[in-house]
Amino acid sequence: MYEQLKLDNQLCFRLYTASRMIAGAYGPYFEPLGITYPQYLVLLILWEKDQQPVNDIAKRLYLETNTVTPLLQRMERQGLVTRVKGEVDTRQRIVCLTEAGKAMEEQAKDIPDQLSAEVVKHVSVDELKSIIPSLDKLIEGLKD
Amino acid sequence: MYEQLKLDNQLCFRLYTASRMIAGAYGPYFEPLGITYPQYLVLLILWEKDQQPVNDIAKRLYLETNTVTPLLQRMERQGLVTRVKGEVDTRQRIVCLTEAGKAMEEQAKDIPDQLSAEVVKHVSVDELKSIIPSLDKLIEGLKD
DNA sequence: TCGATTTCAGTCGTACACGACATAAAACAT
DNA sequence: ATGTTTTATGTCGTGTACGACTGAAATCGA
Repeated sequence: MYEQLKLDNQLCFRLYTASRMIAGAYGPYFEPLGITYPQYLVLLILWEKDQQPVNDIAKRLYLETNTVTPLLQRMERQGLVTRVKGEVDTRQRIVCLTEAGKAMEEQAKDIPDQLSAEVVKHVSVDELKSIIPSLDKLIEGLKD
Repeated sequence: MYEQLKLDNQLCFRLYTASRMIAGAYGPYFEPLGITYPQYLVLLILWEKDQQPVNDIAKRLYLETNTVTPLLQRMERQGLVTRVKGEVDTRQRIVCLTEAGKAMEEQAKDIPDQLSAEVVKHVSVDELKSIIPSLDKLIEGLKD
């Protein structure tokens, strides 16, 4: 038995599990809004700055466009965004919030704090904040 | 613009991204073996202890059985495991390594260290190890 | 002991995630 | 100016993830 092959020694397994569990914890908050976690991330980006091309959204999320495109198509079908052809560069598709998409910001504004309150029962905010710089270095180093 | 709705303020987005990037970094190492990251996790579990029921594997990975079952079926098709009916409890399916599955441990034993070497270019081992306890608390708290 | 409940594994439907590839438009080079 | 290259988006196929549900077997309770 190789020590380095034990599941319990692997950081990546923790990241993989923690990531899924937090997404799961968001679930009940997203359900009434009819969105998923990745869709929520797209909305966060568009609430910061409306009318962005597919590529900018994909880069911000470190996702491929062939992941983001279907995601945006589903969001368009749900009436959260529209995808209009770019005027300067006609290859681009500019993603715009609909009124429903804009209105959802109000409904979502308390979600992060509610989730925080839930998580903080088990780990302190300071402890959680302390791991952010390490994760950022990891992401920056691996984004290639 | 609500401060708490900024993407850059969200820990969960880091976890989600870091998790995907590490899985991506494993990719080149798994390709010659013909396995995926979740399949690798199943192998880790079986290399620790062969012949486990589907449920034990699922619980160890914090996954649902309806995720693990198809995963195991694919691994069976690839000749890495067999799934035999339990003798004491006939509802169970015991997952056993094949010779090919056992042999793969030798080929995989250096992967964690190789990946470590790659990651450590950007973040120190100590810094990475330091975030493990916080992730464990988070996981333990959210596993419900 | 025998009907109700729980457990184990599985199917089905939907939504990511990504590699390989396709297509059209913009940018570049000569 | 025009042929080549790059870029932006998209389709397709495969493999997770998970909620809702199913069927069979084990367990529990009166």
